[in-house]
Amino acid sequence: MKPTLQAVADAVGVSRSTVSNAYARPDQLSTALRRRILETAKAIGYPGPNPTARSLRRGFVGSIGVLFTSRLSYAFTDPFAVRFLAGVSEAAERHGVSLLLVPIPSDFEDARRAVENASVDSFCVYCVGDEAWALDAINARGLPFVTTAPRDDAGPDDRYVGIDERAAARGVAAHVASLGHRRVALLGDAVLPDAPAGPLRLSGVDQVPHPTTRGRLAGFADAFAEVGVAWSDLTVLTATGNDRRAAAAAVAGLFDRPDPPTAVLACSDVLALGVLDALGEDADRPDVSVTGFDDIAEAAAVGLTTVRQPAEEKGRISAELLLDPPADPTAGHVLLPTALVVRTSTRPVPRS
Amino acid sequence: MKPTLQAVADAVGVSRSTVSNAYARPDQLSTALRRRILETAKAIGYPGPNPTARSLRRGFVGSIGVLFTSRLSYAFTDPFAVRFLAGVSEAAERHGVSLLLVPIPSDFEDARRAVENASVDSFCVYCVGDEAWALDAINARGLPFVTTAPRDDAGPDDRYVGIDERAAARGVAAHVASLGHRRVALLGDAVLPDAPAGPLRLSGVDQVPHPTTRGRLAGFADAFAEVGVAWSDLTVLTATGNDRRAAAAAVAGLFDRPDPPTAVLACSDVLALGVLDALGEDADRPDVSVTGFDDIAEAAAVGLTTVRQPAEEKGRISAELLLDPPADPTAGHVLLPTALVVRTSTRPVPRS
DNA sequence: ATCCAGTACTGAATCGATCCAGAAGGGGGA
DNA sequence: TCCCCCTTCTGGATCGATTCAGTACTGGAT
Repeated sequence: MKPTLQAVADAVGVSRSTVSNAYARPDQLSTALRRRILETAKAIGYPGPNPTARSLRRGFVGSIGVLFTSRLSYAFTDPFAVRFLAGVSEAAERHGVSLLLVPIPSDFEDARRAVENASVDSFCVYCVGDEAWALDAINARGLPFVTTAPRDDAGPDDRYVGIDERAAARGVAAHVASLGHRRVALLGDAVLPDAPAGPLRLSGVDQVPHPTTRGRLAGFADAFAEVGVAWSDLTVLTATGNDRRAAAAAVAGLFDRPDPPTAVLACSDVLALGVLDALGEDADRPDVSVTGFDDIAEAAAVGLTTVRQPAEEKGRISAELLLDPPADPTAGHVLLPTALVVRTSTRPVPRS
Repeated sequence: MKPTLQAVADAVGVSRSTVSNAYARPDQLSTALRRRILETAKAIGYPGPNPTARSLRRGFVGSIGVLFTSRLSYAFTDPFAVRFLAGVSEAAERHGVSLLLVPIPSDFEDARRAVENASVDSFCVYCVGDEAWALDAINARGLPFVTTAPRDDAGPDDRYVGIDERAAARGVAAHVASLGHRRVALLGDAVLPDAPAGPLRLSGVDQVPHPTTRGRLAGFADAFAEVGVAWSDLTVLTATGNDRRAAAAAVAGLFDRPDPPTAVLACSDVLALGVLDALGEDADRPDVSVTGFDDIAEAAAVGLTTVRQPAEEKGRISAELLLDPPADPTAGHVLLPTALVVRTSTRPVPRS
């Protein structure tokens, strides 16, 4: 059995409180006694105050929970998520706080329990798909949290760090439209949650449940509406995952149809890269323009036109909002700037 | 004030224990009562058992600490580290355990304290440079841990997941030697901890403190010794960080010297990429072969010859060793296979 | 009617610290 | 000399649950 604080106190012949003070409040006792306590502690192998007991008594833990509403191991394969994490950890580092990465089990009850059992002071929720259940659980615990996706049911005091999804998407789309593209396809992950990969029949963008995807699609549509292309003339494709393979699967056969799209606008760079993969494998290589979203490192390497959003910054500010909350509670709503990055993956419509 | 377990007990009119059982041991009470308790709990807004209190009483936390012996935010910029983390999180996911990422402050005392204060059941130590102080702190707490780098003071029961650094390094070096290279430079990060970037005077590989770097350099040297190139004929370079810029700085001016090396063998892909950066900027572009180590995604993209080691696997097995310890304590020493991956960055010596 | 084995629930002890009101002792000022 | 203050240290209450030995009750077998 590891010695406890009490054991040290007994060994030195002082009270428990004094030993505690030796660790946490050096000014509360003479330096001589403090040294003696620390030495004895080392001598009998006392590992220092038990972190759990300390947290219980103090009422806070010193760590912020990071929640990916998808498989945790997946998060590390998503370049944007990784950069976001880098930002979060930078802030955590500065504040001397740890990050608890909580894996979400697929079973709903277990998932809720995972959130309830996390020893943290607050939550940073990185949204992929539906996260309402998680926010409920967090709210039930009364913990502060910040989200990175717009929410339909957000209150004015909710903390949120994001971008103007719609305006940003409209930006790239306008660029594509200006190149003359009129037959275009829009590609998102889980546009309709349980739909199979491929084209979708959507009466409007309102049907899309996930706010991020909805915002981007709406932005795309805005730009094309302005040049006279109606929503019903747009091809909306869904992928069954935010990864290259899923994207390639989603556009399979798309260019074999009559009047194929001359451009594909994807809701993320990863999806766009998947589209390029699919095009690359195609022997005939139709000249299709492709755009992404996020501006991950690989986008630059392959010349992908995309929307840049400050990933690390997003993480950093999210964490900062939790660690150092603004006095004004309504200031917890942060919109970050975005920029259109034009590269070689978008070209004027080929005339044929 | 949030209601406690006691509050629920009072509200329902049962004992604290029974409420506790309602959550943790459903078989200990009638389903009717259990439902009544759970409903009342929800009604009065009880957030469920406090995780910290539970951990204290139960004696374990349900999370494993992940320690990068460098800046945490840096870890997310290192592709190999990220893949390692993906592996760790995969195992954590399977076992329903969380990951606590602990940032290490630069101040030594603070750093030790960070390890002492982490609420975890075990530690996964990803080694970069010196980690002895961290292992000391972990040992003092009596927590199990696993390292990913060979240690000089490792005991037989210590858990370790790694590769045969020396043999693997020898492999690439032999390949380079077989292409005819005899004037070569070896590049590592912090070969001598406080040395400035650039060439080093080392009487032997024993002077290198960090075991991983030492192993790889030794392996490089082995291969060249076999073709008659002595240690003293090798140029050893140190970088002041494991990143591209640091590597570029380390080789600055290297090729302007008389009899410049015809090949650079780096201790990591990131460093090798930095060397390629430096060569790319050089207008004269001397024909220099470059090798890396790790086989990160980008290595394939630029055609870097390297040593592949299973990154995710390393993380996965490390975590598994902690979460599901082998019955035989000496089985905690795992060596993973590596493979030489020959690409275009290594070419025969240009004859001039 | 008696005994026994479950089942359902209770109470006190416990996990390992922190906090706070207060006691003891020493020194300085009036 | 007396009083007050300051420094140093103590004891008990407390954080919020879990655990386990033990009590009360129920129903079936003898």
